[in-house]
Amino acid sequence: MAEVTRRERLRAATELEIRQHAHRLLVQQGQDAVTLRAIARELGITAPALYRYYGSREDLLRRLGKDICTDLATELDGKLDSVGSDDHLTKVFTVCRGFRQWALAHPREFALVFASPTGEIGGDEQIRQDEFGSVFLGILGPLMAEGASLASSEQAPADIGPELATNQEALASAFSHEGIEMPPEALGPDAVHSLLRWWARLYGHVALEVFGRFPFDIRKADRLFESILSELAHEAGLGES
Amino acid sequence: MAEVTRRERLRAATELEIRQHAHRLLVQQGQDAVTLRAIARELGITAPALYRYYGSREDLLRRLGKDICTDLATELDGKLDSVGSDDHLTKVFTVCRGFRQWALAHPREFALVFASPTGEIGGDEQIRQDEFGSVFLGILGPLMAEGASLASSEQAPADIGPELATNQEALASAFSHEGIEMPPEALGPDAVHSLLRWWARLYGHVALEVFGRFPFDIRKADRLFESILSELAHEAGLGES
DNA sequence: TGAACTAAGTAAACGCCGTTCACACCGTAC
DNA sequence: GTACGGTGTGAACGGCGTTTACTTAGTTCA
Repeated sequence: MAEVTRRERLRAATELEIRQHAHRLLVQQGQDAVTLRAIARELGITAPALYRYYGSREDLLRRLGKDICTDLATELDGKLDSVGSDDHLTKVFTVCRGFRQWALAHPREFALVFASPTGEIGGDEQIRQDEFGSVFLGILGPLMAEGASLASSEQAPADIGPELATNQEALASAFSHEGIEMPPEALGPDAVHSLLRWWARLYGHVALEVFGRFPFDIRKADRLFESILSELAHEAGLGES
Repeated sequence: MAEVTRRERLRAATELEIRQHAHRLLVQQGQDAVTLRAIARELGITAPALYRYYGSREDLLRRLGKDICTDLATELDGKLDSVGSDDHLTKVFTVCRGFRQWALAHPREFALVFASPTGEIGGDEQIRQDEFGSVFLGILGPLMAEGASLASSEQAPADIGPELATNQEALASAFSHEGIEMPPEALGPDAVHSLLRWWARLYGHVALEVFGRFPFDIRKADRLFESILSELAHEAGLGES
């Protein structure tokens, strides 16, 4: 009956507990406080025991990042459901606002996942979507598939076409790798261009706001953020909401 | 004659050497390799001696960040001189391209200065322009003062006016704190809005590119970056270069 | 010139850290 | 019941930031 043995249950429970304590340490005291010894201390075991679960501290942090991404994606999906609108623009806005809201509420998680210089710089040639833009892709992808109207009006500059065409393949394979079916007609250069623009602006604003790195102290960036959304919508040929 | 004593000369030399070795370690091996002991080792002294120069490792890294910002600002100013054009748009483009180029060539420095979660999150109320947007302000400020035409065409959304008005004061004081004289007419809500937009997009694109965090692998982001510049210029009411 | 003072550097130590290794333990499987 | 493999331990290594007491050497001033 029990396909899972006692040991497997215990192992799963311990692994979960490790990640929970690691996450708590991250939230409460920041990335540097997520030490193997601290986690082990809270679990009532010794540090070397953690090596039965993760190859290194780096490994654990990577896994933690993935978990956080999953949480974020789940939260954004939830908001998308709860808003319950079929309007394309409303959905996109919901995701963008949700992302900003999440980042402001979880600055340390955001820093770990979205601003860690861990990724090797001149890195590998293959697609690197590990624990980052996959969230963006996973949410925006279906939206793009649903309404290819995104980027229907403002077309990408003519001379950028070939450049984006190659990216088009990479994007398609990234989507399929994520298990998302994308109709080819939704992946024209314009769509790719638009997607990149959304992501860069959204990320830029949110990162600057979370890190308090605007050139001066912005008291409330809500308005600025909304104006950015309006701009994007306008440029994408979607009516103002 | 020698107002500076022998000790002062030695001290200054040692301090310089410390920063040089720290910088080298950062460039070659990353932030984590910038340890007090490693620096001391290379200097042929012991680690505690460094405490005669810096209060802590954190202090040293902060100072290093400031140095890097100075270098960056100098480099951008140099490019601005060497391009030798009076065209406003050309100057702005030069700065933006220079910033991207610098970031790609100095990823570790970029990460230290522009993507370190060091800044306390919910931080202090005062202006925080420490070692970050000051570069942007310092370069773009004079450009804004010179040609208030920036943001002359595309006006900020009407409802964002009051919001930006308060930022206007903060921006003015930030400029004066940087020793930059800004004519008040160059600091209207539109200008502030435009400045923030430039900074957020520039930062967003560059950070994503440096960290390789676009949702998929962008082979050459040159074209995309240029299209972003074109967009910004277009929106700011400046003709294409 | 020589004595008082000050700043730079040292050695030792404390308490962290990640990681490795030999070893004990116990659930599992034959 | 015995052999095996996964789980946790304890000790240890080397490295880290930082503190403290101490030596050494440059400066200052009578």
